[in-house]
Amino acid sequence: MKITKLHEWNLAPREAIELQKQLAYEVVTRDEFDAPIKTVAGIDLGIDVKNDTCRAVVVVLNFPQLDLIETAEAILPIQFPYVPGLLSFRETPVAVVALEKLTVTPDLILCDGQGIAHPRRFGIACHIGLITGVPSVGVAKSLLVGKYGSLGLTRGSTAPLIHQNERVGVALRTKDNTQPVYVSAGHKISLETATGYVLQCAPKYRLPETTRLADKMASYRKK
DNA sequence: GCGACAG
DNA sequence: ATCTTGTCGC
Repeated sequence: MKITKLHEWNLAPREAIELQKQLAYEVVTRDEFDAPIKTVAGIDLGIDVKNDTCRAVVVVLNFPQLDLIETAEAILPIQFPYVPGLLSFRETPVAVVALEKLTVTPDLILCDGQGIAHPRRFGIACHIGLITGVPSVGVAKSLLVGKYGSLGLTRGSTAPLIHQNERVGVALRTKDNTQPVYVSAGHKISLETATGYVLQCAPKYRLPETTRLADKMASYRKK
């Protein structure tokens, strides 16, 4: 797929913060796409400390069947430190390379990280949504900011995620008795709509379980 | 000033 | 992100 280069990535942390503040104004937190959604992409980001590299794995599924129709991967040297709140400057470049390899342009992108549930309301899902122009959703395995109250134990249970008196996302249980994921709007989509898609895609796109499985396989392989 | 802190 | 023991559930 084609991706627009909005700016350089080799910024100093301080400059990156200012850029986020500006770009945050461009984020659209309401549904702004042509229904129906026919394809959904999921991006998993991570780093390999041993090789000093960032990695992005992208899967594209048709919707709502959730059959796998395409995958792409990219690996790049790490060129930005991990700073809470500036994750997108570390991980987005490799995500861009992987996304550009896709022959199809997905209708929705589920990102590994926060959307507007971010100190400056501009997490990596917002960034990816902005540069791709594709509706995006932040699906994080842990919290960056915000708090939430009691959450039911069954699949589909949600609790509002509040930060500075604003509802910035939801804690969502995608499977009975497992850790929830944290959903927040990325770009061109509302929280309600985003939550619905994440829940529907969860059988195939299940970050907590996927991550744990990958960790187990990695440690098991070492022994 | 102290603690918290996506991946 | 990664490391790590015992424990629970299918």
